[in-house]
Amino acid sequence: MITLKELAKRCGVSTATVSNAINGKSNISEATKVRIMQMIKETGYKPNFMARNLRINSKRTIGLIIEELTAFSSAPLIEGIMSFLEEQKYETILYNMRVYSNPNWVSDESFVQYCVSNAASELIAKQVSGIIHVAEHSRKIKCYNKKLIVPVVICYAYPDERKMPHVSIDDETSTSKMAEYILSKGHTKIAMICGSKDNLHAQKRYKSFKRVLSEHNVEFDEEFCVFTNWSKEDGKIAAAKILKKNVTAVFCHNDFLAGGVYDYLYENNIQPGKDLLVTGFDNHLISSYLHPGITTMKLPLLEIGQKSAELMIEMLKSDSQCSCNGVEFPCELIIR
Amino acid sequence: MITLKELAKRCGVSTATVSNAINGKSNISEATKVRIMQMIKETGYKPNFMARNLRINSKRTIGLIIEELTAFSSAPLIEGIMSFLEEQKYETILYNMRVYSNPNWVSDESFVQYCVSNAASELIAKQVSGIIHVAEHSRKIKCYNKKLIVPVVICYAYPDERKMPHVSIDDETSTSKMAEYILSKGHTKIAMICGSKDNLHAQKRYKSFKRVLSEHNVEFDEEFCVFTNWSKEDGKIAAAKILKKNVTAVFCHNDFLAGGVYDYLYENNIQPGKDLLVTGFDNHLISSYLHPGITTMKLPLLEIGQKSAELMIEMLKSDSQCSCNGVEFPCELIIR
DNA sequence: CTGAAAGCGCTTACAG
DNA sequence: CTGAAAGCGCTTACAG
Repeated sequence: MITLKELAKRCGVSTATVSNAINGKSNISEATKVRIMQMIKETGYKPNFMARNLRINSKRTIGLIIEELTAFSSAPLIEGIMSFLEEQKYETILYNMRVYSNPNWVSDESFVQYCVSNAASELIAKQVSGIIHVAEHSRKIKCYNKKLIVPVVICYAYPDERKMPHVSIDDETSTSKMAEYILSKGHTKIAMICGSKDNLHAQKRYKSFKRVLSEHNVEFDEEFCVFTNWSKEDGKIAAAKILKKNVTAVFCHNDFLAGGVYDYLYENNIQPGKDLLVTGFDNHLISSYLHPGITTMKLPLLEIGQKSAELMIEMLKSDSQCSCNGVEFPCELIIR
Repeated sequence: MITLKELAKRCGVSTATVSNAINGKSNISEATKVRIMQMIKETGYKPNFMARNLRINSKRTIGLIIEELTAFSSAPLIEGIMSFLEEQKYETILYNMRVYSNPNWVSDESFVQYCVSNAASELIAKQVSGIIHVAEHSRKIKCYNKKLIVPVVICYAYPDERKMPHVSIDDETSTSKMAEYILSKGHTKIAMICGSKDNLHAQKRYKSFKRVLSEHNVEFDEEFCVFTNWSKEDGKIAAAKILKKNVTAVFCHNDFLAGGVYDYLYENNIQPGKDLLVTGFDNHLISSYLHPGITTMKLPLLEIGQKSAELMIEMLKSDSQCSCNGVEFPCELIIR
């Protein structure tokens, strides 16, 4: 690759002049400008981005720490972040932690700490002026306790201390909507298949659901409720446990669990939707392939990503001050 | 952020000495080394990656042009590429084209050309030593006709001219496997719902399927076959058209189409799997939520990504020479 | 074992 | 309108 210096030599001018021409500075004669542009075309010269950034001390790059790129939520979140940042003329650098390739990353908090700190170091070495941490699933992120020299926004999860900007979903409002929907269909014996007990979403959804039921004077039997994990298989096993009692509806904490319930129902010749109302959460693509259609909550992933980027820019413009500590978006009820 | 120079001053040594200490050069007294490391910890100094790369003229960065990050194939492909490159101590820069946000990008070939050329320019300005183009769906990529100054590998698609390294799937072998499977179940009236007519996969699958049938002396009636598009809705419409004729099996060119067929069957009280064998392609997650289970072909996306990265490294090591022009991986039959 | 000096590819006052 | 010179934050022969 040809350099500015070489280009200048070929044009018979100084590097300063070439630089001015390229950057559209005003005081340049048309003739030399044309000559330079001509030569750029001929040689295919491209300014060295690194050198330029080094010189002008650019502050227009944001680092993204992605816990797991292949998580279904990651791509839309990143899409939201990048589209917003692109509009604001910011660059983006991705750091892929790939936590799934370490089997026990969930349990090993110190391992996660280590990875995050590595990731942050590398991004800071690359001169990012801020970091957005894109979580694989919602939980408290404890890795940013020691102050970094750049602002951090947590996307799709919660911080350890309350003072950190983060963007996530509003489980309370969303769960309420879902509960109201189920009640509106006249159900009074309602089961719930919850995510894992240590998960924040699961906890909030559990609480909110119970609250709404009691507000409507509908009894909630703890025997109709089970905490499990998030997979289809978990849903099926849970269904076998719970659905023996004569419930008429079941609220699953995500669509995979609901898919497992469908499995169980099919095997036992119970018709979902008719004999038992099943609802899910996430509006994952798989939910639109279940028969019969399942009602679920749509995660506003794109919006969460965009908002995270927005908070980041806000902090950058105001010396790491953020107007809010956290934003939570309600989900949209998708009735099927 | 503190600089090397400032760090040196605080330690009372020259920048050269600090640099040597950081980079583990041998000829340094233990005492000064310790003092420097101590100071690095205290100040939280991080070497400026850009400056370092500029100085040593690093060649260890690969650029990824992603047509559409939210395409279901993209994340696993990227995962495969990045994990391989990471092992080889290469950095990765992502350029997200986000083609879905331009509604008519498919039809507008010149627009795609423009975007790709922009993307490549930007990556080259960032000093990548090679570019891997991650396609959103398989087709001939015509954007790399004019020689770039870095080698290019096309991932999950085909080049315009035969001379470009690319990695994709082996539609012929895969389709043959599927056809053999369907025939082994004793079917002789077999329908096929194909992807869009201008798509390479659709064309190859169509041809291969017909060939295998004729090799087994099973008649293939063109009336049982339709080219459509790739969505669930398309599958449902196609099913309505084709399945009036008394076929006993249908091969769909992807799982979404198969999902559409299921829709049609349910609505018409025909039992998939029992009254009609439906098979898909892709092993998309949605396929494992269809009832009853559907047989499909698993795309080796991770492997495709890894192989793309491998070819890239090979080219880099041998002055853009590649041992092969193209690699095609067979898919795995998933029987359900 | 340590430091002065040059240079990676750029930009930017400043002088002419 | 143009160019010489300094400098962004590093590394690397080379001299001592």
